[in-house]
Amino acid sequence: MKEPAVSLEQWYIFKIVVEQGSFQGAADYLIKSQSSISYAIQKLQDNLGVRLFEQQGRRAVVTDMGKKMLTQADELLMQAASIEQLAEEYSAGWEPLLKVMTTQLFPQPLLTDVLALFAQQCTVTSIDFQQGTLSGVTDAATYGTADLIISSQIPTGFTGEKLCLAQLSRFVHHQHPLALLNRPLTLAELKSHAQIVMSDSSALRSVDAGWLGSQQRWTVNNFHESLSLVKQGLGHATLPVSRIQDELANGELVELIIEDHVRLDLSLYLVCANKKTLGPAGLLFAKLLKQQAKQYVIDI
Amino acid sequence: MKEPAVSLEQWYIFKIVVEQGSFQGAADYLIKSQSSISYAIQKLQDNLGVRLFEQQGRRAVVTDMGKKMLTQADELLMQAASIEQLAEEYSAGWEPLLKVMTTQLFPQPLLTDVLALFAQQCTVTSIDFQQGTLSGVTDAATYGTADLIISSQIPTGFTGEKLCLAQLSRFVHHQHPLALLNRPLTLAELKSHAQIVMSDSSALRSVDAGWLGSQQRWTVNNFHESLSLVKQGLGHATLPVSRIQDELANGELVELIIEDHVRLDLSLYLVCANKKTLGPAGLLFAKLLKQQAKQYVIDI
DNA sequence: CTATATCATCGACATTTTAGATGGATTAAC
DNA sequence: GTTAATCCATCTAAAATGTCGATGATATAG
Repeated sequence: MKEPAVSLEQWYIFKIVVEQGSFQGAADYLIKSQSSISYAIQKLQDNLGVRLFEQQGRRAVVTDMGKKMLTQADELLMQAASIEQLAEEYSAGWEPLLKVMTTQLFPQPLLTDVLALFAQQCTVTSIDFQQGTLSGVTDAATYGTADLIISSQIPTGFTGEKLCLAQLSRFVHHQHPLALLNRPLTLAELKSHAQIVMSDSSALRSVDAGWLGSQQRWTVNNFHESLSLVKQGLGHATLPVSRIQDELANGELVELIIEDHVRLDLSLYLVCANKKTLGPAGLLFAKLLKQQAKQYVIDI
Repeated sequence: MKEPAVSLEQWYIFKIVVEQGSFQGAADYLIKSQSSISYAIQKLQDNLGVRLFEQQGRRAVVTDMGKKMLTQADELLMQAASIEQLAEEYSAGWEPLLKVMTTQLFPQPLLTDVLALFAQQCTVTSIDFQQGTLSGVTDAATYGTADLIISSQIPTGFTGEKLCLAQLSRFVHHQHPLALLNRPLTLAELKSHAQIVMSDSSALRSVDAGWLGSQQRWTVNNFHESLSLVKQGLGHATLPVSRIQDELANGELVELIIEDHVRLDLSLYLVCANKKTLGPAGLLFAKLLKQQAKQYVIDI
């Protein structure tokens, strides 16, 4: 891209001249001398190679070309103003980027609600949104790769606020042998079938969640993979109830009832990586999360 | 709108610095001294009140804010370039506005084809398109209110090029008494029913077209009004065949056959108001018109 | 440890922009 | 029809702004 030949100020002066109807008027408006305006317009025309004004009697009137260029110039000035506006909001402390990491157990609809509300109230901050499992999430707080995390564990040295519950249970495809038994199972029966396990998304550790020591084991690193394998009938898995409502409703997946076991309720906590450096966007996001989580509990 | 605080040149330098990866690199690229770049960036940051670069070791790296502002600045520069591009095309002779006036007899599909082709080949010129009747059209050439006209008459002192034929005939609603007779009519029979006449769209004259001296007479000044009244069964009217294909096909309108009368073929001419002042856009439009008119004749 | 590269800062200089004065042309007022 | 007022172009000197080259501080590469 070439260097622009015409400056924003020239376009601005051009706009004001047209609005005020005369060079003199623009000079008064801009608190400049008339000769300055004359000079600026002259130079603008030289740079463009286009006559923008035409002498009609003692006043200068815009040409057709001038009119069309003005509408473009107007847009340009608007856009310039919008960048400066953006800078002003950054300058007032709004972060350009907010990094959020959540456990995959976190209910999707709650998240999308919060994101939608946030977008309404803050347009300057982008959200870098990641999902992970177990220590993959807590590490994000520890190492500062995220500003806010939502996890079932509070990493050591941090404080967390309880947001909501994630209910976990075991599920299989409706045609899976365990489903066909159609009665409460023992843990031993469970072990004799393949289990799908979510691995730790942290690069550092490797603690597998809910491993029963099954004969066969599939390891995946995200919720969608796990769900996909269960749907293919490859085994049973522990999944967050909130995220498979559809599959339960249409009968595709079936919950396994195990003797002496109930659904596991995990509390999810909101943890702030660094309370001091959290800007207004981070605070807003946290506020919306807490607010919507409260409603969400009522909704269930 | 306030005067912009940051100049295009500042944004441009910012962009180059990021692209080149260093102040020095940008200085080399822009053939300026390193201190100039440093000065410009400093001032940019002062004006914005935002830190765009961060000293990391011996090099300056963009901040998150800087990255986001850069994408905006990029758009701004693109838009600035686009206005200057526009100016260049005007400067090369392309008119900002082409005024075209046609008779309402001119076939619509031919016109839309030409407009579509024109838009593809010329984006800088807007077309001010008017329709009128009789001397309302020819006057536009005489008085210079249009650059190109399409008319059935060539105004005195001008030369025209034949484009195509407009076939005229008389039509009524299918339930109109004249239609129900279902046989060739005499002019006298025609006169005994209301006629819808298109008046001259010129402000100066008042020559009504195709007036038979009917008992009752409705005068309208455009084709759409005329068609609307005929469809309501209010009378008979002379209409261009090409523009009521649909109504004839579905039987809504019926052509009146009159003893010893055939369809009236009117030649339509393209007239240029001032060959010398016609710019490239005008020439292109004329070329497309002639080219498509030739095809159009074949199509019928 | 030395050589090199990067950026900030400083003073001198060059360029660009501004103001004020003047003049020509046109419109408005009387 | 004469006079006064308004508007824009042009000129010159002054002010503001941008540029350069040198210097120094700091970090990296060898």
